[in-house]
Amino acid sequence: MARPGRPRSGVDDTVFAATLRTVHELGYERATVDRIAAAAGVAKTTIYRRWPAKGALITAALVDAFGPAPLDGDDPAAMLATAIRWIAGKIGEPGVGAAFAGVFTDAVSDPQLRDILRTRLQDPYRIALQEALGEPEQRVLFFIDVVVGTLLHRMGMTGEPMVDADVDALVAMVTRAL
Amino acid sequence: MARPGRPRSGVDDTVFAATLRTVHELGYERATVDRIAAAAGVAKTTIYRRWPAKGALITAALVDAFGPAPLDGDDPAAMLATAIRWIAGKIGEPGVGAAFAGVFTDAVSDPQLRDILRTRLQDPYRIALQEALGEPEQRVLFFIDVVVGTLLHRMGMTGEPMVDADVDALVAMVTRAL
DNA sequence: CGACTTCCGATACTCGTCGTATCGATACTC
DNA sequence: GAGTATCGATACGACGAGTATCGGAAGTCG
Repeated sequence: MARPGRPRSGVDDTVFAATLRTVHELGYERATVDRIAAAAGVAKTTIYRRWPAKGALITAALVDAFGPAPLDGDDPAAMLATAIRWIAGKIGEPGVGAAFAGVFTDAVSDPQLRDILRTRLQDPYRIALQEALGEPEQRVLFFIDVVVGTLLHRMGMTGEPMVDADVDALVAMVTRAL
Repeated sequence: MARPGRPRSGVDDTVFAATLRTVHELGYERATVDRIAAAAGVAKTTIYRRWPAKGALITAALVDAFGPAPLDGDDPAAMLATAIRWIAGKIGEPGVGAAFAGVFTDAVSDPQLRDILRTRLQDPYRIALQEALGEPEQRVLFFIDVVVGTLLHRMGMTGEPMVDADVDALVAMVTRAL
């Protein structure tokens, strides 16, 4: 059943943690693959054997960090509010926001990375939101643009996550448009 | 009155045009300073003599491309709507959106570039909006986060500017929150 | 006109990073 | 034991940002 050859060592989680920690401590630009590998106690070749490029590694670390979205709430508005506060909190976690903004920036001029980002990170939440809210794809995509775009813009312009008061304003604004 | 020595040739506009054209044709990542210089018919040293870094050049080209914001309208809501449609149109112009998203991304992990971006590009519009709308700084900054963040997120995720229908939705959502 | 100053274009260079290639060693299957 | 796939280490190629240098060009001032 198991394929022949030496099995892969289970260092994925270690590499993910080292990725976010390195981005948090040094910033996205200084978080080179060499440094991430060193922080994880792993050879650089091991990383490139598992992820084809740096952007894919960051995206995988983000997917792992986000996990499934909590789509709780009695009515659609409450559910959307919960989701917005959840993603705002995640983006505020150390390294997550910087990594997200960095990989997003890289994706702008890299169609391949853009596909990875859309498929692996955005699409699962988009589909779940479509079903949970009963809204068409185009409308859910618009909400995602507003929420994630706003949070990342704040992060990019100030280097700090959005404060709670502004997250409240964002929740109020988006839920009222529902 | 005039300083001694050879005067600077007036190639700033040529370089700005070449910058946006190169970004539009090749994308932000492939728009190297060498290529921009070649497209402008100028030596790379000439560019670095006028702008200290690539990000500063892109920002200057954006400031030149945007120009002053039209803050017309009878009431604050109409004025804000005009401003949103204006910035959406500008970001949709060839090269502008990609350059904006690119320099924004670079700014996330580059505090120096972040300062340039805030001071040269965001602050003039922020101050003008504060006076025109009569709203406090924090609130105007929130609106800028929402509008620009949303437009850039759409641009980054799809590679295409936001369609008019969604811009309308953005205008409705933001003006209602005013 | 001639000394001086500043800009231009061309070229070469340093440095850092991504991603690839190579190789001996290791861990597992059959 | 033969075969296979991974590991760590190291070296390497490619490429772009930014710097240094230099001869020449275009001005100003005496």
